[in-house]
Amino acid sequence: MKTTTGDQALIKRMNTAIVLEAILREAPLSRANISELTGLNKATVSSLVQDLIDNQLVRETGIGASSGGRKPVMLEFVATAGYAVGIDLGVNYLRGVLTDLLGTVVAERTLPLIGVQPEEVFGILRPFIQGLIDAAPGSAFGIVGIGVGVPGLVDRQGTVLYAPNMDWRDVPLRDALNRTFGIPVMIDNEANVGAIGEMKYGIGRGVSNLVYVSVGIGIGTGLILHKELYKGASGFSGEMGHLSIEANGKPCRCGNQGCWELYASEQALLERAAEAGYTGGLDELLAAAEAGDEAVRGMFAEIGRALGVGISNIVNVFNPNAVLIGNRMSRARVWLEDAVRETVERRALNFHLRNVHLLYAELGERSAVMGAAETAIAAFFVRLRSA
Amino acid sequence: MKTTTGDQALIKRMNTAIVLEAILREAPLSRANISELTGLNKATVSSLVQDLIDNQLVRETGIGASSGGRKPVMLEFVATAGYAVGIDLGVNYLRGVLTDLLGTVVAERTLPLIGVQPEEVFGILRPFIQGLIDAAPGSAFGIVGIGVGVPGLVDRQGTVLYAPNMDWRDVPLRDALNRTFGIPVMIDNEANVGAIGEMKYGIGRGVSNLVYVSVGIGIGTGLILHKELYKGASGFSGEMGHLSIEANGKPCRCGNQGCWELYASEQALLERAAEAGYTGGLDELLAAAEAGDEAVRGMFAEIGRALGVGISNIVNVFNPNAVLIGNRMSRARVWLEDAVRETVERRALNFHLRNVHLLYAELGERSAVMGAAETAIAAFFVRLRSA
DNA sequence: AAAACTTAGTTTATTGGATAGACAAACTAA
DNA sequence: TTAGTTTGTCTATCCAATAAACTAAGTTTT
Repeated sequence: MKTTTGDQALIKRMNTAIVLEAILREAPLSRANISELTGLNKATVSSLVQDLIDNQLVRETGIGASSGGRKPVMLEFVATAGYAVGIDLGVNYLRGVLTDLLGTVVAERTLPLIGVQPEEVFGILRPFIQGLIDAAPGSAFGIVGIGVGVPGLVDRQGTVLYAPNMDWRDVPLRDALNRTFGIPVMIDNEANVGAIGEMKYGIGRGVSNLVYVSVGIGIGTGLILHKELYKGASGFSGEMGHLSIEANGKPCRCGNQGCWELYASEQALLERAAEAGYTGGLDELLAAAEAGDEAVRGMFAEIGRALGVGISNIVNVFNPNAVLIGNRMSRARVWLEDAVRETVERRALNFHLRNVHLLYAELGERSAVMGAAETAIAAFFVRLRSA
Repeated sequence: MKTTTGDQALIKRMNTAIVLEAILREAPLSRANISELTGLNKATVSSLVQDLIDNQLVRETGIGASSGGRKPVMLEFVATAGYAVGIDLGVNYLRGVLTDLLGTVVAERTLPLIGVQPEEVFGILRPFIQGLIDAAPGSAFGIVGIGVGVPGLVDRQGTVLYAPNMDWRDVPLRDALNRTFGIPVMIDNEANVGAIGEMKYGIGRGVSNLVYVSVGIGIGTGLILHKELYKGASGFSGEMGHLSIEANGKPCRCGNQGCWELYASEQALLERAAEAGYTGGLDELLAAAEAGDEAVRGMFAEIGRALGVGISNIVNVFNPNAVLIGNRMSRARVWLEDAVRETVERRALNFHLRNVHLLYAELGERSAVMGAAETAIAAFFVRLRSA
């Protein structure tokens, strides 16, 4: 039996977590506020807050306004008690942030990435991370962790099993970084960390069930169910880019036919554009659409309809509160939006449409890097709780 | 803040639940066994067991075999401390069971259903349930609840929002039954309770992530994620019968095009058979296939391939441990199996295939009714825990 | 058969959080 | 000044879990 049995230490951990969460969400607030908010006894709150102060996680910020009696002592979370590194490892770029424990960005760097062999990438990634670490001010807990988002399948041990666009197989990224830096490292799929980023810091704040659709060269998806990232049996779910929307459609290199990403990704857009003689990238197409090029606008609408077909399936399957379109294609929002919405409204079940919102990433191309940092912060809090 | 704060009562509830679960799973066993199994102190176990005995949920069954010392007093759960009613409300049938708290069937009844208007159904359903209740022996807790599976969308209040094949809209089934019988009533979708039935009592025992595909007149699905039924934002998810597998396929009455159930349901099979001159039902087709009719076998294979297309999508999206084909079509297992497996193996992602099993309902047409009873039992245990 | 060992389960004293209620401190209002 | 309010701490008490001692009831060894 693996169940944790209950004892007094468990109670204290639970209540400490409750108090800390109250401070995180409502700061600045007083001990009396916490007691009222949580239902915990005033004495209990005082004792737990003192522990948190002793652990340098909380501090008194001064005297608050009286509401007819003794003035309260206000408390807040010490956001700078530690720092986290978030990395978005793209096929041809490297993006990194250093954040405090509330996710405030302290430093940010980007780099184009040329070689994609694991060794070459390691050679660039190590000093890149070290630079971010060096940018952190002194703090009680130091660098609490490194979170990395990668464009591929990642297992629970942090090994990149397969990253098709970089031609990586079985690269033990977590182990490698952990050995170098000696701090906890969390590796996850780019779409998963993107979903986390938007849920925590972006347009998806507070949403219980959301599907993040990362539309880039391919299509990846991150599933937040019951406010938690859903991972399947093997640790990687949500490969909805390879959800077939045409049973007898184009063959995909994955072995299936008619995969969604063949019709609705940036790649699909670029191929379609090339046929019409547009040889530039997404930027050129965006500029053309902006300049009034109806042919290009039509291409975006076409992609939007294809996106809508897949999103309708997602809505019917998950009945989520929100579907969030992110990554590079979110920049084309204005040219996609109508086509996506019309398609989904026509195709998805009415009952499911009632509660669903079609959203676009608020953090733009930073969804993933912010989510990566958040995974490191979240892991730190979990360690705190069990210590 | 809605969080439950920790106090000693919580601990006791948690540990009592742990002890009870140990007894449920490993009975017969001694207090010493429980202590070793759970890590709880012997004294704690003794005290909690005594409470359970006082509450008539556990009893001592006698002396066990010695392993070199004092003989242990064996304990077991009192399965007959209460009874639950499970109802499978079909479009043209009514199936009901009375089970004890371990899910052992004590009484079972079925009835063809002619009228489908809510009032007519109520008129038949009430005495049907009463008959099952009357079949229950006297017990400490009596009838602990009634669980009902219905072929339609059900909201959290137990109202049947929409049951297309019965033409029901906004029928407050839970309220109606609750008022009549004065005991807790749980209403859920037929596929959801089917999933629960197979997870608890069928082939899906102990599986963490499974997708139950109920293939009947239409296709419904029940999602078990992390050992729990997943419901979306509005309480109804998993309408995967309306997952589109042909973006430009046949129009569906749901408004979408190319819905899976248009190609892979019993309905699809019967329509296909009618074209070829077979006007009987599923039974006739099964008999024909059994007798060696190659044309009919071909039709089953065709349905099997269509099932495989949708299941491949499910596998890619959820990366489940198992996909379970249930309801009426599970009877055609032998004629479907190869086509389904080959299609899934060709179309689903390799990484996802590693851990997935393609299973067929073990309880056959009783998956739903057993799952319905289980929802009532589970709700009883939840009430126990919070009391 | 006696002695030595084992195992089961209870009793007892202790520990450690949470709590209610008393309290002191520090304020407002009149 | 006086009365009332709010904040936060202190104190005594409660209660579940626990370790350790203990009783009970067996088996194994000599």
